[in-house]
Amino acid sequence: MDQKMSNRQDIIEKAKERVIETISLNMHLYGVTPSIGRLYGTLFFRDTPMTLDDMKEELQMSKTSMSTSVRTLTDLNMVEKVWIKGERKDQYEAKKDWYQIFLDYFTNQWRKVIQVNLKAINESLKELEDLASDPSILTESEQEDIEKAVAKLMYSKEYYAWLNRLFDQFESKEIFEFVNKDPQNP
Amino acid sequence: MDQKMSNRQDIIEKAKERVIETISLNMHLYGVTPSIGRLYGTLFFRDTPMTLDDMKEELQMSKTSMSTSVRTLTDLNMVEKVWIKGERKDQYEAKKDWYQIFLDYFTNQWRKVIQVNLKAINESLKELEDLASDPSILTESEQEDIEKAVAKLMYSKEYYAWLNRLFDQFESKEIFEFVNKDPQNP
DNA sequence: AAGTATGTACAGAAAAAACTTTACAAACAA
DNA sequence: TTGTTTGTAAAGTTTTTTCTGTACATACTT
Repeated sequence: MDQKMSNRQDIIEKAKERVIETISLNMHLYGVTPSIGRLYGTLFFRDTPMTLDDMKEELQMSKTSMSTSVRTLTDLNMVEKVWIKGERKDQYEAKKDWYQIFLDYFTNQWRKVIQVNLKAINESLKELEDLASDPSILTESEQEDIEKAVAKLMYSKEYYAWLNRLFDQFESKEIFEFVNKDPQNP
Repeated sequence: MDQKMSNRQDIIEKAKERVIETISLNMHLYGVTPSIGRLYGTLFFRDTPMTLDDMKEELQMSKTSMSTSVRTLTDLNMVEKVWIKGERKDQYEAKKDWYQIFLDYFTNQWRKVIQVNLKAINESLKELEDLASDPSILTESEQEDIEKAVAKLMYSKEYYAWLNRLFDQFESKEIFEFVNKDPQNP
């Protein structure tokens, strides 16, 4: 292999690697480790799908790790299995619509949490309101305590309702009317 | 202390604790541990500020942990130190504007990452474009490889520019015109 | 000034997470 | 059927994170 060709390939490789590495380090925003981030970055720059053995080779990690990492990325809708005629091994490639990944991830994460939190809030609200329904049995400080707690819970409910509306906009893509993908074409 | 009063206090306490616990478990969305989440939840339901010793007592943890947890929450703009006349110990209370906390957190987190990623992308783009500026020295497959990488980097740039615009809307509060806090008063 | 209270840095222990090796089940090949 | 290949579960190891106890600097009190 001639020297200059090797240099050029190296430059191209380095340019990709730099970006892969920053992706790797910043994927904690999606709740994954740098290793998993690096795998996504590697797949992102590939033009053809990879098998678990390709990944193992490329990232110098165990096949088991590749298997679990790919599953994580698949669950996050960042990677998908593709079927290739005549290929026995499973093949994976990166999903490349970053807007979609961003919106999906936040919507999914938050919807789950909002639901769980609202459930707890509503249970507690009910208990407190039941207790407050007969004020005569309560001391003054108890009444005050309940009122304050109820006020906080109501506030939380409003907040979660707002979040739900925000994620509705994310899910329906209407967010792109508010913040356009192409700033020149609003 | 009479039995019924104890029951009523218990019910109130339980109602708060349930919500504190769900907050604790879901604060991973803000990148903090359940312990730190529990501290925030505890502070949220307090009507008066707490000292490190109060927290240590309440959560049965070391004072050192309380100190570092409070610092973390302060950095996240979720807690603030308040000055109380004649009090020697530092006092802390929860910030209670959850909309603000949400917007601040995501804006800060993402701005940092966007900046770092864009820097890497631009460096790599420059290297690749320099290399591509003299196509005569490149093999066909190298040219193609560079083109594909450049296209991906350009795409990323557009995406990060969009994110920046989205967070501009967050920062300027214009997001509340798009998704109103009070759905009845749009 | 000496003594005490307060908050945090630092080192170490405990707990949790990430990763690897081994083992095995399911699918395919001969 | 028997032998391979492929993917993943389970157990074990390594690394990282979280939490605690000690030590100490700073600031307050008398």
